[in-house]
Amino acid sequence: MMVAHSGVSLGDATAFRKPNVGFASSSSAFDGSGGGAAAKQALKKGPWTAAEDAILMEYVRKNGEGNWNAVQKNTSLARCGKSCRLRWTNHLRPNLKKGSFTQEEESLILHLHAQLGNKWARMAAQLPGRTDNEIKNFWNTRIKRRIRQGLPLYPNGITAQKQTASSPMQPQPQPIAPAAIRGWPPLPIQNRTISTFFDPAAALSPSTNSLMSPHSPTILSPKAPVLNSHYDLDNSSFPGFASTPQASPLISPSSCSFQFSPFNSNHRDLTIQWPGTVYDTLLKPAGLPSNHLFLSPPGEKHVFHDKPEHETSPGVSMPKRSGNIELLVNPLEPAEALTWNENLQKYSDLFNLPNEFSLKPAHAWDIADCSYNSCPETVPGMKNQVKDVNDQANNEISKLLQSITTPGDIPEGFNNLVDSRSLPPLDLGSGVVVTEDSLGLDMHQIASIFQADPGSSDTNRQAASCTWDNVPRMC
DNA sequence: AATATAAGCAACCGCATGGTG
DNA sequence: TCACCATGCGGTTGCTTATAT
Repeated sequence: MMVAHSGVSLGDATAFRKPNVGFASSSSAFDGSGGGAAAKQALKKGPWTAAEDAILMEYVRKNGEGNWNAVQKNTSLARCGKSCRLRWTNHLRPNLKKGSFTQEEESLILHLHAQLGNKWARMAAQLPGRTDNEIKNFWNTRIKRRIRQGLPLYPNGITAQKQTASSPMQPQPQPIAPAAIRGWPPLPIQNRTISTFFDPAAALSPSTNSLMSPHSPTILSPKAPVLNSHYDLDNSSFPGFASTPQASPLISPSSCSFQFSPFNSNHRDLTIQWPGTVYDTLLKPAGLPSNHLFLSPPGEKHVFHDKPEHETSPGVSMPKRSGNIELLVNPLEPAEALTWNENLQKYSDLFNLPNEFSLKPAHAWDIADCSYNSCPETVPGMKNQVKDVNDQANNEISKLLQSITTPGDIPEGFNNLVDSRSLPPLDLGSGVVVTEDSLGLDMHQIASIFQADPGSSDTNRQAASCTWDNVPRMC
């Protein structure tokens, strides 16, 4: 039994809670009030005080995130950069969601873990406002409890899809059965973005089989459901975003987020995430220097981050951005050893884009200061802004599809874009089998478009199911 | 009331990765 | 090519709090 009592108010963040709070490399004392150069030599460890938090927040407010080692150099904070980054990421970021996990979040974690294993950061990416540490702690305590209770790690209905040898906590597949978590849409992650809140039940219902873009009938059947997820911003179950997919006559993004910096009104981001579908593929030039690809609408001022000169195409200015439409492309492939100019030429030609469209790489976004989710009240009218941009995105994607060559004319070399790696079967987790009929995809057509191996396609057809073993051949 | 145990959480550490000169 | 640095990730530790005995 080891309980240490510091004798100070435990609920007060300003109090030192650990009796062994010390320094990384010094025997000198730290008075907690900052200090001169001598104090900077000794890095403090242990719980953070409110004063330290304030210093760090002030630093980030002035200098932004990153360059964490500079915090100790430029402030009175006696913390290593690593510690600063951790503190900011896990506790001080403005868009953090505090409190217990909701039932939906817990279900999501279960599904994500079944698919990803102990990939806490990747899981956190699917849970807005949650940190990898939080998820990890949740999982570890849950594991302990279930082990002690002699229960399987996953509830019935969730099957582990990915096993890695590195983790001792990797679960064994459990029998599939109806599950309590059934109500929550499982995520077909599969290493690609498909839809963050993709509801298979809704997607498979006839009511969602609305018309797709009239410009893409040869690419996708009108029944393809994934692309119909449209979020009703007016009926959102959590601030700013809706969780209710609605049928949309246009192709809609699966999620839309608006980020801004509470510290800098000129610093804002808009990210629209599209379903991981053929569209992503058409827009995904493997080998771009970034996983992101911009679709710049005609006449819109291009405002980007500064790029290294070698990644900037001739004649394309890269001033500071002020907001743009970003298509989040599947982060599947690392950049190939091609220059940006080469890629630009390659893919502009490939997609036969009209002049008013230009493809540009997005530099890694450097801010995630605050999401609309967590502070909608701070920016009046933002909800409408998001909706406007959402609508605008619909229009733009339609235009883009118009501009892209028809599938039959996909030029040679497009196959280079096809990700042929094998992905595990699409497991919707609730007993829903995604057949090609229910998806409304004409696999033969798609296979012919992308010259997928007909043999493997037939193999899956015999199983009467559409799995991501063959879908990746098209996307 | 005192003690033991479990649960939850924050923070640290080592390592891997990517960028840069 | 290499070294250095910054950053990010996953595992682990150890503290506080809650609950049971």
